[in-house]
Amino acid sequence: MPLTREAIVEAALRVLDREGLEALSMRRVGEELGTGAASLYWHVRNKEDLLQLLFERTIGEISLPDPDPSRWQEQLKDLARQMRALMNRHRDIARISLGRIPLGPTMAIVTEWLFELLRPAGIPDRVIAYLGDLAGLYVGAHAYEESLPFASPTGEDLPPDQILAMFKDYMRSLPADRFPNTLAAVDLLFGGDADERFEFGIDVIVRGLATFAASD
Amino acid sequence: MPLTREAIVEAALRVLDREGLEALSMRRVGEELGTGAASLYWHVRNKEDLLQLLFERTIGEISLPDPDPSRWQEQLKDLARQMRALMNRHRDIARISLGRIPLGPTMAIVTEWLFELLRPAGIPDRVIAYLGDLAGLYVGAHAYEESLPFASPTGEDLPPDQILAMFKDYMRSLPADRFPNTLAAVDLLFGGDADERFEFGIDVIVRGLATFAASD
DNA sequence: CGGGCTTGTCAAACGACGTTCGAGAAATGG
DNA sequence: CCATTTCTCGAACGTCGTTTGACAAGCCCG
Repeated sequence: MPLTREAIVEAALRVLDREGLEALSMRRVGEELGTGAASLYWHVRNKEDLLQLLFERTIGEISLPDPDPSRWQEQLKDLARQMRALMNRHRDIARISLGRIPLGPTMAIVTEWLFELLRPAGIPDRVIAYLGDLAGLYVGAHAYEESLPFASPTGEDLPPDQILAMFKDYMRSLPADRFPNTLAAVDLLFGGDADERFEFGIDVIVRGLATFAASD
Repeated sequence: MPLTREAIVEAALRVLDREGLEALSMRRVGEELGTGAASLYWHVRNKEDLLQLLFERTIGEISLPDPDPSRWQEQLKDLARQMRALMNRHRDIARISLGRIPLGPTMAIVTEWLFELLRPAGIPDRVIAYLGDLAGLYVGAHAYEESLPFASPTGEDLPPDQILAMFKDYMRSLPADRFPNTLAAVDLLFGGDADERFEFGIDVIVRGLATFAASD
């Protein structure tokens, strides 16, 4: 099999999906292709470059329906859900995506789609233009947090449910006179799975967006 | 000067503020204290642990005004602005904060404050409980993006304005028949500084939040 | 056909990283 | 005053991203 840019990206993606970001070293990708790390550097500038390619390769997977402005709220949420699903499907892509902007064609396609969807819905151009940032940041950050083993505050690594229990215990140990509301809401604060919290977030954003819609 | 946990955290913070996250190695922190890397490990479990301490040390800097529910929207925005300012003040803290949850007392204090501010404003408890996630994620992710040198898609590192120019050029080179809206909005998409985009984000979130307020 | 030139491969090495080890110094307490 | 705990730190291990330089393979042109 020839050693091309595409083959390297696909190999890196396989390693990533299978073993996660920590395992994604140049040596490991080389090994996946039956060669060494040095061989990759002819096709790829450096690891940063490879990560960017990986990012653009994966966001290329999103597919957009025909925009239907009468259902803009639901279609916008569906896009966010699709992004989240994509990031959960490809392990640790959320971590790679953060702070990275896709220069590839995907960005232009999505942007154009957003205008087609939201302009007829009465959302001002400036709001549409800034929305990409806001929504992208939220979806990316949420998926990122979701993807983490999430770091125990004490340093050691424990099963997630045990860490959660630690958090709850700490909260419940707070003095009742100083933190009455927090104490009463411990179950609310830690209840709700990732799906629910995600839906809440995009709901707030869409509701906020709706307040910008020209009311004609 | 004695080698304590606190001294190590302060030294690490100095290195971070001055030289950024890439330079923050255990060896570098040791050097800042006139010793070696190994000496730190008696006081700190590992680097992850040190980063968590650094995170909690810095978010301890936020200070909250007395909650005034009649001005809840402005006070909430001020908290977000304060968080952003804090993250801009301490270089790369945004990167460290992402995906990290503060177990320290700060979280409880802020949570309690949010309840005092928003419950009288008629926001349901569940919404308040989930708000921390949403707002924290947005502020953190925004500050993170802001803090990046931000990675050029071509791999090399260029001055930010040159990268921005590249983006604009790419956008303007799109076929006009397929991307009319995007082309017309290039200046909007890339116009607006970080302040403006941040304000837009928290405005959307607060507007969305307001739709949950009981209308009594 | 053949020789230079570009394109591609890859073992070996470099320096930096997080972390561990173990010998020792310093402080503590009985 | 000695035993024991607390703390320091030079040296080393393994892993990482990346560079170098020696080599092979394909290709164009006289």
